[in-house]
Amino acid sequence: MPPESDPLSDLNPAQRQAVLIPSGPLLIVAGPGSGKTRVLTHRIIHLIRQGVPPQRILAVTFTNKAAREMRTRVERALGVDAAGLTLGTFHAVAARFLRVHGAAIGLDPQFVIFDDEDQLALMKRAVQDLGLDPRRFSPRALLSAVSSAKSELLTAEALAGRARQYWDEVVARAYERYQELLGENHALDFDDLLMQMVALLRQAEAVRQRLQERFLHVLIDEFQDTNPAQYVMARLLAEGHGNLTVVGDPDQSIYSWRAADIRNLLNFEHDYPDATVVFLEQNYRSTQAILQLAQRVISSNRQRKPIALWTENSSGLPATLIEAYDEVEEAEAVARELLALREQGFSLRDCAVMYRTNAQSRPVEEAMVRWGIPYQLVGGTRFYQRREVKDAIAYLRVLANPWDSAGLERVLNVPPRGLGQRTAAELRRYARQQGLTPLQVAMMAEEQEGLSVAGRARNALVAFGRLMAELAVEVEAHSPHDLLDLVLMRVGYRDYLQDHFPDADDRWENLSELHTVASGYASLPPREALTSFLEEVALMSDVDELRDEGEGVTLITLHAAKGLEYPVVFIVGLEEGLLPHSRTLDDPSQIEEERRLAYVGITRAKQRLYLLRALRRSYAGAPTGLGPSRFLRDIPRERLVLGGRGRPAPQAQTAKASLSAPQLVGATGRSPSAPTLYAAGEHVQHRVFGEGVVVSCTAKDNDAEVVVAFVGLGVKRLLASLAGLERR
DNA sequence: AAAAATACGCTTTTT
DNA sequence: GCGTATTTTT
Repeated sequence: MPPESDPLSDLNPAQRQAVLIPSGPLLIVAGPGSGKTRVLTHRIIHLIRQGVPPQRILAVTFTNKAAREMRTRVERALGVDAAGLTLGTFHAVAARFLRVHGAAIGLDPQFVIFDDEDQLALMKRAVQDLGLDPRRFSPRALLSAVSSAKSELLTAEALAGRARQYWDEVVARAYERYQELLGENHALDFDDLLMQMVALLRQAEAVRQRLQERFLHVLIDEFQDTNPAQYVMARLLAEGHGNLTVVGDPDQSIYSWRAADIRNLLNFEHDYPDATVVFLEQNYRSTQAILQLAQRVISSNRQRKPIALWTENSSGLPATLIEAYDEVEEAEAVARELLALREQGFSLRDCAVMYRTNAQSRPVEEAMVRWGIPYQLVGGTRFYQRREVKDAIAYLRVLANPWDSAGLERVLNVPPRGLGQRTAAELRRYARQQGLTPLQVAMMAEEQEGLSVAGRARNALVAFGRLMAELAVEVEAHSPHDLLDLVLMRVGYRDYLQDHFPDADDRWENLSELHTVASGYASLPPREALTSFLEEVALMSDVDELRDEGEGVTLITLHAAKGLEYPVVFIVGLEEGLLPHSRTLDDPSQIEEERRLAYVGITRAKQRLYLLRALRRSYAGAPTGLGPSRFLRDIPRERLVLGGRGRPAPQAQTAKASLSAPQLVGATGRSPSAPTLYAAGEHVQHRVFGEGVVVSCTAKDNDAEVVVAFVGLGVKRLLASLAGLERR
């Protein structure tokens, strides 16, 4: 993309219009690859050049990564001027405002943000406190009910008022108790960040006025995926002047399960009758072949406003369809293609493999390892939810906010010091009774008469309290990374890892990575640095961890891939039951969302697109046969070429005939092997045994042991050199 | 209270 | 089939 030096010359008329509209509500409907980020960035640059001070502009993006990129672009165009720009995700922006102004609605400026593990722990406690049976009322389900209520700005009280069934009543009560517990912890959960922000704007008039006067322009990206709370927050902030710019694409709305409401976008003109509407329809990203294929897929959606996408890009190659036998062969096919693409001059970092569910990354990862292809996995077991990382953060959290009992209870017995559930509960009880923080009680355990912790546990608690007291002294004097070191050292965390985990070195390595992140805050005053660091860590999203300069192919869910683009895209698992996912099959509107998800994936591709499906896939242990995705049926034959190993993959029928079901279950237990010999699922012919399907192939000395399922004969183990197998 | 054994449930997507 | 949660054992 050309540099942003001249904001106008390299924009098309629609883009230019979107950049130049001076004020008022503005809706930009932007198809994939139509340069919406550019328009947003240029608009900000233009506003600043027109004399709007950066600190009077608020821009909201979907991920922190997008925010970072946008800031970089603005700064590159303007110099350091952009420092005052308020730019981040809804959650990050809300957190920042709440730290500064939240006291007006009774918030502690040192509040911590609870992640879902903390939330679950708290909800479990709420369930317990209410004397509910956790099997009948699963804390998880309650939590998700509470979360959607909060997304719609419903308080526990409001929820109780509209309860029609027993379940709703229980949810309302659990919500109320859960909220009390959050309060005791001086903690907010993700949804609270938005809801409390709205409460702040609604209730604290002075704050509302101040923020409304401060921000002359409010710009929101990915508007199709905002939930009611976010929408209200945006509206309130832009109230008065009404200089609200929103950018979105209804066809890319994929977060309805997270309470995102596409109507925020569709009804924008209704809510703002004087809104200007601009359509960005020229695509700069993809080849014609890819764009046309994408349109074929999305046009089957009934509930949509068609948009006339077009491109001047070259026609490009047709997409490749690969039908593999199972998920292992599917992954192998990806690996083979990646190597071929590298031969053709593509870099691995130009390539991404996308899938519906995180579980699908595994066979792909395994294939990458077998073939020696470097990769970057986005999401999955995320860095910040690894146990050792969470432990370390929990220590810091407690030091930052002594009210954080969830954090305290996480570290109370890590490393093991003989302080279990009973001690934790007593600590909590006594703290509440005395009006102290649980941490204070621990620190003063020695002189607390009424604390019924005796014997060994008492001594351990006193020792723990001393340790924490010593660390607490250091908070004001050290930047987060030094504090982290200090904590790990005093606590003896490394020894703990060595004694308890076979992979202690890897885990320690993760902590040094955390140290690196923490050292990014060294320039701020210690207290502020600690808070910001913990906030960043809490609000980090999956894609935020994606490194552009990283080596290797990217493995990513379709959801997380929104907003990204790659020269080469593989979409795996195009099967009924996976994409669209089985949980959506009974609801037409959910199927439409699945289709949009497929559309998002397809439109990430610039030059090459590979669509893959497997005939069989092991799903929760058992192998299942899945038909081709209905989305494939929308694509005319001539838009696809069949790929794989230069000939069609085995047909479903043959595969079925050659396998007696129980034996194949073992196929999932295959071990890594030389990729060259036989792939699982390959059809072979034996002189004596006849036709069969390879179950696995393992290296053995200088030979390979091939396990083959023969028609009517069952499974045989053969040595590759002696068996004389022929491929069919 | 810690370690070991067993049971269970899980697979949609995430700030 | 696997990883986590809960129960049982020491």
